[in-house]
Amino acid sequence: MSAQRRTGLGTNQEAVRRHNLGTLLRHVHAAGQLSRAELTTLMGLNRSTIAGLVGELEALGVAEHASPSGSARQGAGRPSAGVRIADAGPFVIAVDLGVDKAVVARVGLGGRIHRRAQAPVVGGGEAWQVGASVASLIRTVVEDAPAASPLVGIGISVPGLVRRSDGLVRLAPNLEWHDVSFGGIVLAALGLDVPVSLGNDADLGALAEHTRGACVGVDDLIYVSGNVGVGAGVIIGGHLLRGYGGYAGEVGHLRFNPTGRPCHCGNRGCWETEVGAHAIAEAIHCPPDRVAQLDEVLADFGKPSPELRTTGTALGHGLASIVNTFNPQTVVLGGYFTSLYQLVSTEVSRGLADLALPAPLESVTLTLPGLGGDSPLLGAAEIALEPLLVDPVAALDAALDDVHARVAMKAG
Amino acid sequence: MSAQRRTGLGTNQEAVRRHNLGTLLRHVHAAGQLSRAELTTLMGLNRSTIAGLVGELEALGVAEHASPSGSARQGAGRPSAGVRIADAGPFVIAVDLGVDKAVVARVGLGGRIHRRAQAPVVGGGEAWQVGASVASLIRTVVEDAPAASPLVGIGISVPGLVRRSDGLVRLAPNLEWHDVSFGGIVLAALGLDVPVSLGNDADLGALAEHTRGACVGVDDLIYVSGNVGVGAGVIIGGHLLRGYGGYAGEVGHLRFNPTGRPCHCGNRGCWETEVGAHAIAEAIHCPPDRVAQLDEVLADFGKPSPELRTTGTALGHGLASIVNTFNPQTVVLGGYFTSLYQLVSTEVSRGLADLALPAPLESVTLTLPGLGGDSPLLGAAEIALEPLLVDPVAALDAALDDVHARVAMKAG
DNA sequence: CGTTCATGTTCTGCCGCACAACAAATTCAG
DNA sequence: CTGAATTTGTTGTGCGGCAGAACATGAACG
Repeated sequence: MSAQRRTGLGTNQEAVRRHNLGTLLRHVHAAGQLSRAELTTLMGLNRSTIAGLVGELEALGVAEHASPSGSARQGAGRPSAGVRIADAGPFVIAVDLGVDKAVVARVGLGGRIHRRAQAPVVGGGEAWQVGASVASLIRTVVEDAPAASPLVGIGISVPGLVRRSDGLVRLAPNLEWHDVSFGGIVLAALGLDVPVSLGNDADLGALAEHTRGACVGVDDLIYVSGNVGVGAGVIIGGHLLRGYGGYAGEVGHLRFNPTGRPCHCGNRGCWETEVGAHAIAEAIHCPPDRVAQLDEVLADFGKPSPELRTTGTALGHGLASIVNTFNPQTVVLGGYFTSLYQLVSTEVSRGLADLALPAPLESVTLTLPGLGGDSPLLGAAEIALEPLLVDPVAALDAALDDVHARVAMKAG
Repeated sequence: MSAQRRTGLGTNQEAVRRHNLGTLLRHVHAAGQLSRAELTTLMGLNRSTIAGLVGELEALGVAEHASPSGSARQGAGRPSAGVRIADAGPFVIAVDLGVDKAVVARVGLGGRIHRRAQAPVVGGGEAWQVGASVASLIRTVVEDAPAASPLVGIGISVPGLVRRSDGLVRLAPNLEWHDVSFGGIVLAALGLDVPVSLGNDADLGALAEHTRGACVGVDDLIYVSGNVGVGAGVIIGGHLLRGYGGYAGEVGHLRFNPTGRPCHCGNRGCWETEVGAHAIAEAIHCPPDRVAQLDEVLADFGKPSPELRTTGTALGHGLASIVNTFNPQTVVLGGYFTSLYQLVSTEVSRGLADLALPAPLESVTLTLPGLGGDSPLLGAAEIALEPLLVDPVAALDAALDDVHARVAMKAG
């Protein structure tokens, strides 16, 4: 799920080729289109080497030739040929299990959403029902995929704790799931066997914002997600912070006010009891059946009430602890925090400035997601695409080639 | 300061050699002695390649041949020759600026302390005075270094905020330093020009415990250091978490009790106001002039008082927030927390269990530093040695060769 | 004491990148 | 409009580094 890190392993030369091929594809994936000249400077390799790598990616059907882009350098000299993601290249399925709906998309390299579909999800629904619904959505989005395009994998964003070792959903409060192997359920419902990766929604939101959202080029960021609970995805040094079990970033249960209200986790005064969906809903007298759509409710909100201002301050105060702990360059406010911040940004900023230490405060910026509500969805696509960016040849070997036929067969 | 991470750069073959040479040395550095056979399996390279790499390291004077160690595999087959750190190889100077004293050591590869010296440091002392004192200690420990041994660099552990980009000490509360370029001061006092790396004491403690302390093989750990303030060094995924500016891990100012006592940072009820040295000193009626030696005072403490038990619970409660946030495998209690934990471990564990979420709690272990009070010192050695483990040839080229003569000359 | 087994050593071959020389495509100066 | 300058793509050559095979070495085992 996170980018590959150096282990204690040595590097042999076939690893060099794999790495360079993957890195080149990662650059094109991130930028959309690049000239070969830009690639030589980015990667520090010789022109001729780049030519060889590009040729191999084109032969694999992953990249394709593009006319020199106008945006590149203008001046004397032969214009450099462009490289871009192939139109009918490999793709992944991205799934975003939201609070009240599931969104499924067919996503190609470059983060391009080719087709999307969604269906409502009832809270407390059985996992196999949700799995069947997701499988049906997957069939829909796969329907019109180019025949030659292989399926590389499925990425799923889950609002809950996902075990890192095997992707088991340990706990998803909104869905009332405990220890659900949702990846296996979806595969079974599809009748396919492809690589499935699962991740926490905030983690994936952070990943997407880092790759192609508001934080491109920012290597230390935190995506704080207000969903029903509160969680954070942390990218530090360009790498997703996952923790030993994969549960890092559970900031919703930071100790906030020991004399505060009881939290469903059994303690008292967790941050979530002040800035969680239920707390906000109460503060703005939102009807209980609309809590799942709190972001929309807040977006339609007029003038912020004093209660909402207090919530904004509490948000800022909690962010201060996070900023002191992680010293990020950017904090992205996702989920319903996006709408909340637009209403009470002054209070949030002031709350942050009140409690944060000067050193980490001076360099931090609060922003909104560059991808809107699609961050977790595109993050799910990213983790599914990751093998392709580590070793394109191996990932394509493992990919499913005749998806269209297989999925149609099962559906019929 | 952290281990090298893959960038977007491509890999050319001279980089391969550098990396493999460095990785081999890193393995020997970590294990002390290894057989070539173990190295082939560890690094996944061919016998013949390992032979070449080992030969080059021996030619560099960094490694040397050792008889087959008895601890390795026993059975049929030719015994594999050992590789160990050269006796008169390169070394670094490690400096640990403590609360009341400065410790300086000459440390070789493998973390071996060849010689150490220390001197008292007065709180609020001018930086140049401390620098002169440290320089004098450095002369002492360099005195009897082998003539052929080059000096690779100096690593300094500072109890405060160190800016990542240039090692500037932004703030060291105990020393009352603001924006002090301590590395430059020491170099000037020495009259030498060698690479200097500075780091926060908790960060370096974490690094040392990870490499050769209680957390060998543990890639997700937190070293919580009770000094005068409270800080944490965080290693996640095997990499030190530093944050954008380098100030990550300032857990002393986590919001703990908003109605608590005022903290020197300007807020109220920071965690440090409950588990900081001054709070504990008050709880155990420790005279103010002994606060700097709080760890010794606690070590000599008999039966824990109720106040101390309360402090233990507060420590556990704060650790819960940290565990929820980072999901570490191990939490190391350094500084005076070592003695405190030995007194009130029950309360600490219970406090942690009270507030931590089940998922991160189930896999976490509290331990004491495997290196005792030397963790920050050895961590300082690690960051100074790091260049050698990334690219041995380049680091030795940049190293100072006739240290003995140069230092003696300046001292005379 | 010979066999077996794992490892060190040496030599050869292959793979992948760098480099040089040349060709191509565009800008710029006159 | 034309030629020089500039930058890049292309092709062929060379080198560095690792893998693998064949042989040598040294210890345990029967």
